[in-house]
Amino acid sequence: MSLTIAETAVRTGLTAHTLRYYERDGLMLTVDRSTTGHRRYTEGDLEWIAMITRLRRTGMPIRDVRRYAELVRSGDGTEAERMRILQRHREIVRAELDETRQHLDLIERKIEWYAGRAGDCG
Amino acid sequence: MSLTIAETAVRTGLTAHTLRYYERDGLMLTVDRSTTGHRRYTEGDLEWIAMITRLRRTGMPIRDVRRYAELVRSGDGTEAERMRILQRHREIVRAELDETRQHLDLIERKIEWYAGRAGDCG
DNA sequence: ATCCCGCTTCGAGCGCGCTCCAGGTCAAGG
DNA sequence: CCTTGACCTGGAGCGCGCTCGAAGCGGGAT
Repeated sequence: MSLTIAETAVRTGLTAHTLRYYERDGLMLTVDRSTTGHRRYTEGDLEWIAMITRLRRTGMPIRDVRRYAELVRSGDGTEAERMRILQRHREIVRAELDETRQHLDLIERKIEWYAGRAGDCG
Repeated sequence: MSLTIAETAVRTGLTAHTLRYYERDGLMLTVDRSTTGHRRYTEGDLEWIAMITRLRRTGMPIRDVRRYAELVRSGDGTEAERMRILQRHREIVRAELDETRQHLDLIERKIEWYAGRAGDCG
């Protein structure tokens, strides 16, 4: 069972353009082709796309996702470095979350300040 | 007491280039000038820069920060819309935090998976 | 007096991550 | 046979947010 690029776009929330771009840029593992050269995405491809989408949505740059993909394509013996990439990324994301939470606190305080002024006599 | 653009860059963590760019793009309130045309930043300017930096670091686009700045410059009568902008932004940031946390959970699960494999006999 | 330094403006350039267009192939349906 | 439509490739274009370069000015130190 395999999917066309259009079906995969719907399933993943990416566009067909982006799927081709990711492949060109080395972010994908091997994508099968039909006899006529059309891309055929497997269930495994969908899982991989979900993974790199998680990395992207948490702010990992394309070049780092590419590096991770290269290691996965290289197969056995690269697990340690793959894990290090994810661990480093995890620390960055955690720090970002903390920072964002702090900024959000102050923004919320500003909203409360406006809410307080709205009740003023003026 | 006022600061030069270089001193303000150090205090805010932005570059002088970025401070000029923000002013050009309408993100600043009124910035004073010396008799020779050099920018002079006040304590109030620093607070404002801290505020817009919070908005930027939590992902608010430049154009929305500009809109917010325009309202602040317009003064009285714009508080309700300013608050609405911040409230809308707050919801976006909260949603983003949630999403990021979920992605992070799955990335951490992947790290654990690698950690488990590292202990394998292979 | 001359040098340097930090500031000024204007406008161009850049890195990122897509996004889209032109021109072509192939398969199915009328 | 001809059209339609989904796909293909290569390459150009774009929006965002800076970032930088060129050319010029004014003030303080040597």
